Amino acid sequence: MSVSTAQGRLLEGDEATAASPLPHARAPPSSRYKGVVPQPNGRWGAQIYERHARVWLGTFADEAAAARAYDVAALRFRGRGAAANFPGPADAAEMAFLPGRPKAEVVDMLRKHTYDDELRQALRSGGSGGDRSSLGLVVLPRVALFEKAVTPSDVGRLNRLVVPKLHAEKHFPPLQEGASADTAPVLLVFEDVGVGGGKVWRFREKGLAAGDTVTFSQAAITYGETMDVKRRMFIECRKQKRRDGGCSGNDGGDCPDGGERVVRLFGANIAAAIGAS
DNA sequence: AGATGTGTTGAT
DNA sequence: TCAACACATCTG
Repeated sequence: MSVSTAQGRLLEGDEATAASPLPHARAPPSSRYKGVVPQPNGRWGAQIYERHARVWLGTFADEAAAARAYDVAALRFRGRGAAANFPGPADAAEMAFLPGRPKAEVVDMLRKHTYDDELRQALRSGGSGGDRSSLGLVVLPRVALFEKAVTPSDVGRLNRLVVPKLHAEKHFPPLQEGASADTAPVLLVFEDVGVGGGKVWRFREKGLAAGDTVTFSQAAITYGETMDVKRRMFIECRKQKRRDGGCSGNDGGDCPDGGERVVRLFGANIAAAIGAS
């Protein structure tokens, strides 16, 4: 609360604790996680060893995500008792999913960061957990957070949806102080509520018009701790029924389902860019 | 150029 | 088995 006399600069993890008496600006942080190795660019690599050989599991922006990748590999390569970074009883769904896949395939999913999607896909097919929609699709339980009527600029050529500050501050993680468009953006993972396809969802493909609504909701349950340690959120968009006959071919009803999008939060005004690349 | 993944070595 | 470090290779 009170303003401290020293700088409020946040120290990166281990730097403050011990091990590094040298005040060098360079960051040589070894990871506290098993199977996680720092990359020269500040990212994190994940690796596991089998038969004296290293198996590379890919690189990750988040140290924890790399640690989680190791855990998945350890679970697949060494079975249940394997030491993990995030221990705990292995999720039943994950245990049903992993042993059936070839190791190489699991490794490939980790390297391509598609493991989460594949796991969810398997869960849908299994039909366990979640309600069924009228279309017979499994809908994961969720609780609504807020909704936004999109403005003309939201659906314009800018890949940016502005979220009201009030809602953003209440439901999204806080931005680092001094964060702006040129600093590292906060990444949130959103999924469409529709769980049928798994195809990549592009915001603009929804063909929304000003006045349509976008609903943000949040996972009410967790279905296995997956690679992403952030809270899972969902997006649902709903088109208004329009009376003017000018619509060509496409209006009314709910949005079709799709895959997952990463939403970047940035700036003091908390804008969320959806579908930007 | 920056990111990724391997070669390699030394420790546990 | 494991991670630190150097650097070759890949990629946009």
